[in-house]
Parts: sequence; C-alpha cells; structure tokens
Amino acid sequence: MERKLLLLGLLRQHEMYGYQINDLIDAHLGTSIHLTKPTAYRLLHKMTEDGLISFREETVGNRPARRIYTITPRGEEEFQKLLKESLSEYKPAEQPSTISLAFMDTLPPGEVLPLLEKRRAIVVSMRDARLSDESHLGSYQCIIDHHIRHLNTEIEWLSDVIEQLETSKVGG
Amino acid sequence: MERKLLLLGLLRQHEMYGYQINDLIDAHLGTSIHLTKPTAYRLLHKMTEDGLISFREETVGNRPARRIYTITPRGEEEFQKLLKESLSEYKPAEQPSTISLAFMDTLPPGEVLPLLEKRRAIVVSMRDARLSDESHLGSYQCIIDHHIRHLNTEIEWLSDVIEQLETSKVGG
DNA sequence: TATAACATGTAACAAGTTACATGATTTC
DNA sequence: GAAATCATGTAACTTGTTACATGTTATA
Repeated sequence: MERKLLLLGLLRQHEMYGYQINDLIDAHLGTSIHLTKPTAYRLLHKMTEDGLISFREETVGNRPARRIYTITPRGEEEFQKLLKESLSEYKPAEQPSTISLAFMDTLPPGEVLPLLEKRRAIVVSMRDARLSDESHLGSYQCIIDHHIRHLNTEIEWLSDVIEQLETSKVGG
Repeated sequence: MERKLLLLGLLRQHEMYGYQINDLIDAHLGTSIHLTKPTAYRLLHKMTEDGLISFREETVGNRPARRIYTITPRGEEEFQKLLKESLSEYKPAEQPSTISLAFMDTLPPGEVLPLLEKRRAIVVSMRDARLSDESHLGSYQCIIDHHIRHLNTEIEWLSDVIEQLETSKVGG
C-alpha cells in the first residue's frame, strides 16, 4: 500500500502532524496521489497501533492538540522493506478516462470533436499548472516530472485522435 | 463509473454473457482496466435491476445457464449520457508506483540501481507484449495505442532516472 | 462580524477484491 | 483420472470517500 509508504517517507524526513501532511499532499502531490483527510487520519491511527509511528501532543491556544508524529525504529524497518519492494515492482496505472475513447465512433465526429477538445484543454491546463509550479521540492521534483511527462503523452495522444477525426470528417 | 460505461459499450456491440465479457477484458483490456469476475457479475445484476440491460438464458449441456445480456433502450440512453460526459472530462490516472521514487535517495545508488532496472524490465516486457498483440480489435486499438504510449513514456522516464543515478554514482 | 483557515475526528456508504462454493465438460 | 476450462455466484474483507460534527483563531 503506497499511501503507507508515503506517510512513512514523509515522517522519516521530519516529524509532522496530520493537518500538515494533508496540506503538503494537497499542494504538491495531490495530482499524483489523492489522500483525503479521513483516510490520512485513519492511516495515522492504524500505523500508531501497529507501532510504526508514535506521537506527542502539542497545544497552541485552545485548539485541538496537534498530534506530532515521528517514525519509530519498527517504522523505519517497514519503510525500508516497502521501499525496496515498491522500487522493483511496477503496477500499471489504471486509466479510467480512456475507456470512453473506445466508443467514440458511436457518435458523429462533429459531436465528438468539441468534447475531446474540452478534454484536451483540461489536460493542457493541468500540465501548465505543473510546469509553472516553481516550488522545487527536492525529492518530489521527480514525481512532478513524471506527472508532467505523462500529461504530455496524454496531450499528444489526444491531439492525434483529434487530428484523425478531423481528417475523417473532411474525407468522409 | 467507467466500468459501467465499458459494459454498456460492449453489450451495445453484441449481446454477451458474463464469462465472455470477463474473457474479453482479461485478454485485451486487462492491462488498462481491471474488472474481476465478482465485480462484473455484480454490476450485471445491478444494471439489470436498474433496467439498463436484460438477459435471456441459454443452456448448453448441464452447465449453469448462460445469461446472455442485451442493452435496453434505457441502457442506450444511459450509455450516450455517460459517453458524452466521459469524453469531455479528464481524471488523471493515479500513479501509485511512482511514490517510491521520491524516496530513492534514502538508499545508496548501488542498491537502487538493480531495483530500478528490474522495474524497467517489467515495464519493457509489458510494452512488448502489447506491441506483439496482433489481434487488431477495431475500437480497442485506440486504448491499446494509448497504453503503449504511456508505457513508453514510463520507460523513458525510468531510463533517465537510472542514467542520472549512474552518473551520480561515478561522479560522487 | 462573517468567512476562511486551523485541527481533529466519526458515521455511513460505495466500490472493489480475495477466497470460497458449486458443478459440468474438455483436454492431457 | 487429474487438471484446466466453462459458467455462475456468495461472503467476508479492505480500502477509501462523502458528509457531518466540533470548536478555535486569524483575516477581510
């Protein structure tokens, strides 16, 4: 489970509390992995139970205490294990958005084209948002680069599909 | 939900029974979408309840009767609706395998390199399996092409990461 | 003074998986 | 006669989401 690896990896670098982790992921990794608050909190609880992380509380004003998590030696072991496993494996990403393209010939090209152009615009704006994200975050840069490359591939593929549709529209 | 679109789209082309659908997906689309048997059967039941598809039974020998599903007019409507929605949207694929790369600097390059090379070999063999799949399946070809492109991007990215590691190993 | 951000969490639900169950037929 | 394939399915579990709950502090 990659979210576990992610949390362990983050906590390994600095101690952090849940809210902080959520913010970091939303801000910089949210387009590559989603991890919603409830899931993050649940995982943190579970990993605490399992002895992989531990926390101390810190109170600022009268807000709910921050639970500042640190990785334990057992967590470090688990991290190393998961990391080596995960580095040497590959599970292809599911591409749910792709399925509809298999059925586009159901509709007349004139109807499909604007839909695909809308889709492409979404992908382009995602790519551009990533490109203009100037916060070079050391190790995350690698993931951001990965994401940009795949977004570019997606744009190229979509453009080819669109082009083919356009010529078939003219030709047919 | 893309699996629903997929099932409706398949049944729209020919009537089919569950086992057949599972086979088709395993054989040609399995690397892009997984749909396990229980999920497929459950969806077929639910869509029947909802009036999107209907079935007749066909018995061969003493085996359990095949339930041969056909799309209904309401299913056709739903299909059109889902298709238009899905064509114009884009949800980036989650890339769980990528997370570990953010933490590779945890290990010495000499230890990371063989792991990443193993990973790359997996991706390469997936790509090659797709390339050598000669069963050109009309509309699915588009999805297969999509998949191959992303696998290629993945290979390029991994190769760059590996190359960087190699030079840093020599240089450092 | 209202809204956003801070900080945690629970409850109910949705979706999908694994493992198991059943039994016939074909192939080695 | 054992193993694979055909054909359906159930039960228990895992994982994650959405919506809701609670209350504080900073900002516009």
